[in-house]
Amino acid sequence: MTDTNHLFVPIKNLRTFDEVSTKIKDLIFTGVLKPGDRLPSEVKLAQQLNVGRQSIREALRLLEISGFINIQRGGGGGPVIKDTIIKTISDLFLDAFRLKKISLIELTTARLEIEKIILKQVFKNVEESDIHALKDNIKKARQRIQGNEMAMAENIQFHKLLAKASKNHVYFMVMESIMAVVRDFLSRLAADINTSSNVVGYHERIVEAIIDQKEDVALRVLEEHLLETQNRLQTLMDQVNGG
Amino acid sequence: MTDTNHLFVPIKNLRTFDEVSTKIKDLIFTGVLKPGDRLPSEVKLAQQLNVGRQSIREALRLLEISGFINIQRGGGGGPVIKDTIIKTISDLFLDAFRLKKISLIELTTARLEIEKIILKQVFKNVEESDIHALKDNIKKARQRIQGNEMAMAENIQFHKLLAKASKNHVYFMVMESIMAVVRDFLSRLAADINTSSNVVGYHERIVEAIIDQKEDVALRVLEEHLLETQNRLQTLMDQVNGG
DNA sequence: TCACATTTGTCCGTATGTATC
DNA sequence: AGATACATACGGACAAATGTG
Repeated sequence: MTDTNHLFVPIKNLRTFDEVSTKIKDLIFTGVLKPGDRLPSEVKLAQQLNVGRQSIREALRLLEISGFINIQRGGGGGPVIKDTIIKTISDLFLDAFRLKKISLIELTTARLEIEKIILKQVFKNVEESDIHALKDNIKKARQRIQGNEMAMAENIQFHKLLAKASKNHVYFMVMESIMAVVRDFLSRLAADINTSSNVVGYHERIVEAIIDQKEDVALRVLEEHLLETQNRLQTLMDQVNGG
Repeated sequence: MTDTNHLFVPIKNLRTFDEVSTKIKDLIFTGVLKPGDRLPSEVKLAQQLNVGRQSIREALRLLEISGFINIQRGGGGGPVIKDTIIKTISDLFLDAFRLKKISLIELTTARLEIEKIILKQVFKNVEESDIHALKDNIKKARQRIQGNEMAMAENIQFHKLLAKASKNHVYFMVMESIMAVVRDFLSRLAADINTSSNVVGYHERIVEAIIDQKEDVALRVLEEHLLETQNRLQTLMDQVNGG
């Protein structure tokens, strides 16, 4: 007798909300639904797909967490297609760091090597608008410091702008993820503004080297800057763990 | 009159399931809950936290999607802490690629540069067990090909093993994400086994170079290998888009 | 300013599917 | 095979938030 068991695998093992979320995801992947488009309300979706409202809610929750939609409460609200998937990835990366799947030394050494690659790419692909954005970033950072405020946000943004200027989204995503961890570190430990001033100086020298097309100078300054940052973060971490 | 509006931001804007999931996440971050630990059932959680089952369900859904827990149905089942966050990140990375936030050329050029860094790190940190794992991988791939099967899984695994041998989890996560896209490509397009045989040859030469401590040779072979892979993927993609 | 409609958020009761013992 | 324990799913109801007229 021939074994025909394998022909009769279960047809439906998927949960209802999985089917619903997959259906909506496919509509997004195929371009039928685009960022800004509105989905029907939960009640209408439930009626149209002939499932309970609870299944719709869990499907929407999945899409919300995965960065495919935003949900607004109240009249005129509802689920809206909005692509925040890169932010979702960087959030998860931060979670991975918190779970100690990644150590600080791993993060900073990888960052140094990856950012050197990015900088090399920047020298190949940089445009006038990128230079302008970098200069503007430095200007804003200086203004904050002169007003005795912290320039943490601007200083983190500088490295994202560099990654953007490389014109490669992969580098941008990786840097976005790494800087999410750095931001978390600095904001929890309330770094003082004195060091920030120093940081802006490094940034300025890097931009000048890009303008002057001096790749070796830019790489050297970047390495110096990141090694100092690494030391500073390590000190902060030791203080936390030691106290 | 002084503006004191900013002093009175809403205290509670969080949704109940957000509070619940954050609470459980914190227990995981602080190490109170570890992989393998079981959470109470939905009903018990609802009773203990004094909220409805729906809120518990959506909180558990959030944790499941984010890679913090697995949920087993049936008696003796329930939510179990299980760290699958790296897989979650690589899944999202694949989604980002599908959303065309990343082009194939961006992916493959970034992969080449990052994998060169990884290979350099491997030369610094490689251990006997890594060599053994790489050799074993090649052996299994050859066996599959001799049996006229595809060695796709093994060939993808090879690059993950390389990243692992770099002893840096950041590189491992990035490579895991990139290879998720490559795997998706190849499995959808059913690459033939002839090319796979060629791939194993490249892998073998890389491992030999690692053993012989010839970094420049390893880097050259890797570059050749990845450029060929890039061309092959590009051809496959053009066929899909053109047909 | 205020009432109203819309939509998400939450809870409860109940029934069903599923896995374990 | 039957009992048990659990997630899954449905429907109804009300609360809370939010934009509109």
